[in-house]
Amino acid sequence: MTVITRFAPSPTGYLHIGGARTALFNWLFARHHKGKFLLRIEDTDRERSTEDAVRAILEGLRWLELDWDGEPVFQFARASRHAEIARGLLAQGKAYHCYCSPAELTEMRERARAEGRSPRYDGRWRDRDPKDAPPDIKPVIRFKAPQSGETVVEDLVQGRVAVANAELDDMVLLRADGTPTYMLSVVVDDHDMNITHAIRGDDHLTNAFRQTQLFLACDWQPPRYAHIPLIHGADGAKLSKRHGAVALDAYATLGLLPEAMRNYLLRLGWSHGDDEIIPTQQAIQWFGLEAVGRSPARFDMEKLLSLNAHYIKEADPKILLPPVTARIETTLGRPLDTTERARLDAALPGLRPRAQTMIEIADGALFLFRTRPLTLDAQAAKLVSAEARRLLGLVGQALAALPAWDNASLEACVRTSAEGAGVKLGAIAQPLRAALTGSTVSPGIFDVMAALGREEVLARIGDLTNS
RNA sequence: GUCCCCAUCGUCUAGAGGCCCAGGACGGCGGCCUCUCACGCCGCAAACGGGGGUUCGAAUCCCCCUGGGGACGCCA
Repeated sequence: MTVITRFAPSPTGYLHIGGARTALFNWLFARHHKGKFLLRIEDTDRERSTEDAVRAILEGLRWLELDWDGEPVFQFARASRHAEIARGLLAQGKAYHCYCSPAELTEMRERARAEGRSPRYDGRWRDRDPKDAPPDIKPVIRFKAPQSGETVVEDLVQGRVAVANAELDDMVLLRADGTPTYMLSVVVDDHDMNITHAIRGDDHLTNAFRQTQLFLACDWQPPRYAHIPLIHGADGAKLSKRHGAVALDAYATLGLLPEAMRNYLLRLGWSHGDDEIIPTQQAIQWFGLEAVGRSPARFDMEKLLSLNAHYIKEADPKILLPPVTARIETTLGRPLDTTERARLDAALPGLRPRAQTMIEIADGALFLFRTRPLTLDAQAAKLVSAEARRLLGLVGQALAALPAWDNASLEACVRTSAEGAGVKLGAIAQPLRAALTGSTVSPGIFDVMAALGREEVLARIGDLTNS
C-alpha cells in the first residue's frame, strides 16, 4: 500500500512554524516511504479564508523546499460532494435536522457550564418529530453520534486513546446555508484522497474521535492518525496568530537557510539518539513516527541560529551569494559592480564563520564597499594614534613594493614590517584593521587585504597617512 | 467545569528495569588558539516535580497528588 499523507492548512492566517513542522513531518514520512505528500487548502470558512493566506502558505512551503505531489486541493471546491454525503447520511437516519438558533445554543452551553457540565449540544432535535420544525428557521444537519460505548483511536504517536461516546455530542455536518463544516469535509476528503496517514497537531486529537465515528457511519476506513505535540511559545502556551507565531517568511527575511530550519524543526519532538546535525537526505532515511515524542516543545531561537550558523559554514557559495548580495545592495541603495562582486566573493570564506545568518554576512561585508575616505567608528578611531599612523606609513610602503598580492605574501610582508619596526604584529594589524574596515572587528586582516585588492588597500592606508 | 494528553539540565532531547551518583546539543561560565571578533578545541556548573507502591534493583512499570498543555463553535 502506498503511503499518502497530506498537509491541510486553513488559509485564515500565515504559515507559522507549528504548521511548518506538521508539513515537514508529513513530507518526511511520505518521502521516507516513497509515497505521496498532498496539499489540501481547507478554505471552507468563507469568512476568514483569504487569497493572501493561500499565497503565503504556498510560498512558505516552497521556501522550506517541501514539494507536494499533484495540484493543491481546494476544499471548498468540493462542497457539493460533501453536502451530498451529509444528505446521504440524513436519508439513512444517521443524521438529522436541528432547528436550534445560535442564541439557543449559546444559552445551552452557558447553562451547562454554570452547572458544571461539559458545554455540549444536548441532542434536543435528535429524535424530535420533523413536524415540530419551526417554519422560519433553516436547519443545520447534525450527525447522529453513538451515545454509548467508546471510541478508540490507535494513534501512531499517542498510542491507544479512548473516550466515552457519552462525551461526544452531535456535531454539525452541514450549516444552515448548506455549506459543509470542517468536520465533514476532512472526513470526505481524507477518504476521497485515499489518505493513509493523517499527521497533524495534537489539538486535533479530540477531533479524531468524532471523525472516526463519521468514517464508520459512511462505512469507510479512517486513516492512521498521528497526533504530534504542539510547539509552544517561550512562555509555554500554544502558538497562535497573536502569540509569537511568527510567519515563516519572517525567518527567510532574517537570513535563515531552509535546510537549517528543517533540521531545527525536525529535532523539535523527534530524535535519533544524540544526533543533532541531520541534513534532509539523512532525515528522509531515518524518519519514522515511532521516534516522535509526546510532550510539547518550546521554540528556541538560539538553537535555530546555531544550526543556521553551522549550515552557513557548509553551504555552497552559490546559494549564499544571491541573498547576501541582494541584502547588501538594498543597504547600499545601489547595485554592486564587477569589482565589488569579486571582493565579496573573495571575502566570503572569512565572513562565513563569523555569521549566524545571511544578514550578518551581508552586514559584515559592508566595509568592502564603503566609499573613501572611510569614517572610523569610535573604537577604531582610538587605534589610529600618531604612532599607529607612522607604522601604517611603513607597512604602506612595504605593501606598495610587494610583488604578489596573495594571503601568504601579505602576511609575510606585514610580519616583516612589524619585526623591522620592533613591534608585535598586533600593533600593526589593529591600526591596519581600523584603516581598512573602519572598525575593530573584521575577518582576518590578511583576508581583508586580499579581498580589497592592492589599489584599495593602499588608498585606504593613504587616507590616514597622507594628511 | 468536563474530557483528553504531557512531565529528565534554562531550552531541545538520549534513556524502552541493572550499562545512569543520568549522555548529547543550544545557551551560560572558565580556558586554549589568536592580528580583532568569530570559528575551532578543552573544561565547569546545570535535570529524573512530589508521595506511595511493584521489584533483589526504577529516570524507566503501577497509583495518587501537583504542575503544564489541548479540546469542548453553524472556526479549522
